[in-house]
Amino acid sequence: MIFQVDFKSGKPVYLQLVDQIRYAAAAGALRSGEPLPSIRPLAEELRVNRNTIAKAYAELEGQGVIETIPGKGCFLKKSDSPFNKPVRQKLLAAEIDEAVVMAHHLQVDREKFLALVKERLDYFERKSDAKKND
Amino acid sequence: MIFQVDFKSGKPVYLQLVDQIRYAAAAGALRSGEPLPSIRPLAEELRVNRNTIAKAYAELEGQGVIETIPGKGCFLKKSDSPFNKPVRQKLLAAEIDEAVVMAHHLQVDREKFLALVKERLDYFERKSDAKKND
DNA sequence: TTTACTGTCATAGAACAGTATGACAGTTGG
DNA sequence: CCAACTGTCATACTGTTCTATGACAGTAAA
Repeated sequence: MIFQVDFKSGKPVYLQLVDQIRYAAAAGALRSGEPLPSIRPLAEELRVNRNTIAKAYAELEGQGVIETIPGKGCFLKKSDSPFNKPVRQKLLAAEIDEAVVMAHHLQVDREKFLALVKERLDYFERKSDAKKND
Repeated sequence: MIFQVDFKSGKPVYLQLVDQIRYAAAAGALRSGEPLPSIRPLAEELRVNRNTIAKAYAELEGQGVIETIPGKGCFLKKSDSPFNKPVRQKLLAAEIDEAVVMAHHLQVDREKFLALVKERLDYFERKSDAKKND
């Protein structure tokens, strides 16, 4: 797993990492139980402060994506949804609304939008499957 | 059009307004060419500084949602996409990916996800249609 | 136990975001 | 022209966010 940070993007480094790890987990590049790079070496590699990595990991733990075992390290959680069904749906609906509103402003019609959604779903599924069979 | 701000939500007031106006435009509650409330009266009504409203409007202008005519006021733009087709698709794909990744972490499967997307699309279409026929 | 690794916490400083005030410029109608 | 309205800009204050440093605590193996 290779991470990249862009210092001039304006986006906080720790959030860039959070996103990358969430994406990697969703795309299957990181799998359940797999260990994440430990904080200090990764910080050195990315030329970033230890605590910046630590903050990213802490955020991911808060989101229920990873799990940290004191003295051992951080690992990808198996089942990573700490929320119940109605809360899940509400969170997800809000996220989807963002995309729907944007589609409207960009003048992308319903059919084009649905096609794009399916394309993105396929993209993640392909990536995930490819990883399984290696 | 009535706006509401929540001071204890943690979310910046000007961004709350940006979202509300974008949503209102997408849902048809605000229509092309329609004037937005002028800055000072709206600021007074919401008990907010003038510049907070001004910032929200400036942000919306940057996004191509509204248009401001010096000395006259701010108006909803007719066709509000200043981007070309490939850029549009890329922006939208990124937004959709956010939702797809979240769906994965919340363990919402493909079919459920697609159903939810359709439901949200319908929701906005209904709102928009209702407004047209009044 | 010692050493070398894991993550954690308290603290501090720099940069940024959010908001507020006052002075300014364009438009419209009396 | 003048008054009352529109949005704009420069500036400053405040609180928060982001990053960095150093000391600390748990785990594992020699």
